[in-house]
Amino acid sequence: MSDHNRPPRIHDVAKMAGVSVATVSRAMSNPAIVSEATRKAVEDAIAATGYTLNLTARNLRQQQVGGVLALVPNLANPFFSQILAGISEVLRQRGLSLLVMDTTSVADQPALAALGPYLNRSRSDGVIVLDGSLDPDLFTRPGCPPVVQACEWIDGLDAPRVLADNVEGGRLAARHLTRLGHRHILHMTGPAPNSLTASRRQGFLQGLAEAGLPEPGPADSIPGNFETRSGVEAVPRILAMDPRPTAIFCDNDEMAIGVIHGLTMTGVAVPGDISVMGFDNIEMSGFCLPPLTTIRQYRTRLGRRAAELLLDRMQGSDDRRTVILDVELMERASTAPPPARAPNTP
Amino acid sequence: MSDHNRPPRIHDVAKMAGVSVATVSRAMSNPAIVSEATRKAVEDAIAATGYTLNLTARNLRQQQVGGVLALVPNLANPFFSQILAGISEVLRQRGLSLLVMDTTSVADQPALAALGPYLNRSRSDGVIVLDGSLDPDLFTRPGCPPVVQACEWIDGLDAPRVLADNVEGGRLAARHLTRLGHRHILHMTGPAPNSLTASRRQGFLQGLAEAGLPEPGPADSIPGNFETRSGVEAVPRILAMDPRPTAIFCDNDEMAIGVIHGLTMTGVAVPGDISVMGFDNIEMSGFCLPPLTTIRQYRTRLGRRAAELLLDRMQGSDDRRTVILDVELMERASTAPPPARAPNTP
DNA sequence: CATCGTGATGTAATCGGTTTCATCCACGCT
DNA sequence: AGCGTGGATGAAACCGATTACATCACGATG
Repeated sequence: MSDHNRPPRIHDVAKMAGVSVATVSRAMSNPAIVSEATRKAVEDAIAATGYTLNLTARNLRQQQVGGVLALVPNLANPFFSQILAGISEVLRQRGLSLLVMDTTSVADQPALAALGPYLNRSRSDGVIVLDGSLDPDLFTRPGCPPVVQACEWIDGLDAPRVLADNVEGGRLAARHLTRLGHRHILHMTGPAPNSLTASRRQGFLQGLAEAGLPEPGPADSIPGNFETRSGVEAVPRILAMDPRPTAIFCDNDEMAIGVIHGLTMTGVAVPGDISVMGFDNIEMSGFCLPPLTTIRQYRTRLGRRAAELLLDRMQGSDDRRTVILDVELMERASTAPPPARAPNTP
Repeated sequence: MSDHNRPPRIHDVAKMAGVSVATVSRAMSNPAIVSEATRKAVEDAIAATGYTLNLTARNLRQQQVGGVLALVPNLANPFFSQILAGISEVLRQRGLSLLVMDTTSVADQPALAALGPYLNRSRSDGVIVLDGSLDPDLFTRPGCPPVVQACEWIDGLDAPRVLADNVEGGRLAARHLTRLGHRHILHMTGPAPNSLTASRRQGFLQGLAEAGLPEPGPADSIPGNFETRSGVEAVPRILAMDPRPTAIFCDNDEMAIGVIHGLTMTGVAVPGDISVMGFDNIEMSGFCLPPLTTIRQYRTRLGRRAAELLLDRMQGSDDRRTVILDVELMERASTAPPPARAPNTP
C-alpha cells in the first residue's frame, strides 16, 4: 500500500491498471468504447484500490451540480413529504441528489435575499417549486435553473405544472353532497391568494350550478389557512350561522378534521347533524372518527411526474404544458343525507 | 456588455475591479485581509457583473461537498419530516445544503449496493441517520463521512446520538395509567428489532414495577409496526383477550389512533371502556377523537441538535456523547380511570 | 501498395474557484 | 542608511475529474 491513507484517485487506478486516466474515465462512463481487456483491467484496479469517483470534480467539469432543489412550504407537513418521496424516487434512478429547502423557515426574511442564492445554477440543476406563494420574479432572474411547479402553482410563472385536478375535485365534492340531498353547503376555503383555493372553489361552484343550486353568496364560505386549528376555530362561527349549513366542504383534510373535532366537542353529530368532507386523502383521513369522505389525489405520482418533467427540461425540452392528474372521490362515513329538518329550524 | 451571454466568472470581476482573481476571492471569503478601497472596488464589480460564485469549483478546491445527507425511513411520515425541518434550519444558517434520501425506497435492494455510493465523502460532508434498521457496517467503511444518529439508533454504531428520552417516556406512560387505577395494561409495541421499541418497553416495565405491579408476561404485549393500520388490525385480538386490558399503551401515536379507530368502530368506548395512549405527540393527536393522551417529544429541536452535533464532528470534534432530550406527558381525553368492573367480567 | 477509415488509447487543456508562495512597498527601529 | 516587519497583492499551483484532439495500429479498399 503506497497510499498515505488518502482516498484513491483516478490517477491511482490508471497506474494500477496500466492505462491512462482518460481510459479509466471512459471505462467507467462509457464502457462500450474501451476494449474488453482494458475494461476488465480497470474494473479490477477499481476494486483493488477501492476507488470511488469524486462527484464534485465531475460536476465541475460537466458544468452541473448533480442535484435538484425542492422548495417546500413547511417540510413538517406530511402532504408535501409524500410528494417529495415521489421526486426522490425518480431522481435517485438518475443518480441525482434531492436537495430540500423549507420556505417557511425563511418566511421572515425577504424572499429574494433568502432564496435568491439558492436559485442559481451553481446550487442546483433544476428546481421543483411546491410553494405557490412565492414571487414569480424569483424564477426568471438570470442564472436560475429550469423550474417545474408541482401541486401548487404561481400565477404568472411560465413553467410546466403538475397538478391534481383541483377543479374536478371541487366539482366531485359538490356533486357528492348535493346528491345526498344537501342544499345548504358551507365551503371552508384555504387562504385567499392560494392557487389551490381558487381552483377548488371554481370546481365547487360549478358542481353546485350543475345540481341546479343558486350561486352561493359570500356568507356561504369561510376562510381557513389549511391548518387543523383553523378548522377548529371556525366551528363557533359555523354554529352561529342562520340558517345553519347541513354540510361543510373543506379545502383540505386537516381543516376537515379540525371542523369535525370542533363540532363533536360541541355536541354536534357528524354526519348526523352536519356532514363534513375534506380534500387530499391524507393518511389519517381513513382513521379519524368518523372516517373522512374526501377527494383523493395521488401525491407520490405527482412528485414523480414533476421530477420527470424537470428532467426533460434540464435536457433542453421546452415543453411548458401543464399536467393534470386525476382525482377520485373517497366516500367514507363523514357524509350522509341531511337530517329530516335542518337542526335549527323551528 | 462583452459577456457572450455566459454567466460571469471571478476572472471577469477581477478584470473589472482592476485586481487579481486571488484578491477577489479574498475579498469575498475574508474581507478583513484586503484593503478598504479594494473591497469596495470588488463589491462594485460584483454588483455590476451580477457575479455569483460557482460552488462546485469552491467545493472541489476545498475538498468538500457543501451538503449533508439525511437518511430517512419513509419520507412520507410526518414524524420524520419535522425532524428534517429542524435539521434544515441549522444547515441553512451555515450555508450547507440538505440532501435527503428515503431508505424505504431502496429497501428491495441490498443496502450496501443502494446506499453505499451515497455514504461517501464525495456525496456529502456528513450524514444524519434517522433509520435505526440499517447495518452499522455501512457507516464504518473507509470514505464514509462523519455520522450522527437521530431519533432512532443503530446498535453497534459508535457515533453520536440525539434521542428523546424514550425510557422516561415509557415510564411516564406507565405511571400515568397506573395512577389512574389501571392494573391490566396492554403494551402495543413497535417492530421488535427497533431501538425505540426496546427503550420504550424498558421504561414502561420500570414504571409498572415502580407502581408495584407484577412483571407482565408475553401475553401483555402485542407487536405492531408503527403504522396506523397495525393498530386497527390489533383490535380483534385485543378484544379476544381474557381478561381484557383496561388500558393500552401504544409505542406511537399512529398505532394508538388505529387502535382507537378499531375499538370505536367495534362499539368499545375510549376511554369509557378502555383507555388508550400513544407516544410522540404528532400534530394530529390533539385533534383526533377523543384527543389522544401521549408522550411529547420535541422533534424540531431533536433535528437541530443532531445537525449541530454533526457540524461539530465535521469540524473534527471527536465527541461521541449521546444527547437525551426531555419528554413530557400530554394528558388529553383518551385516558381515564378504568370502568368500575372490567367490561368482560361476569 | 498507398490511402483511408476506424477503433483504442494517450496527452493535455479545461472546468472555476482557493491557497501557497513570492513580491513589493511602507514603515519603524537601531 | 540599513534592516527587519507586516500588510496587501499577484502569479501560479492545485483540487480531480472529463473530453477535445492527436496518435497509432490495423484492416479494408481502390
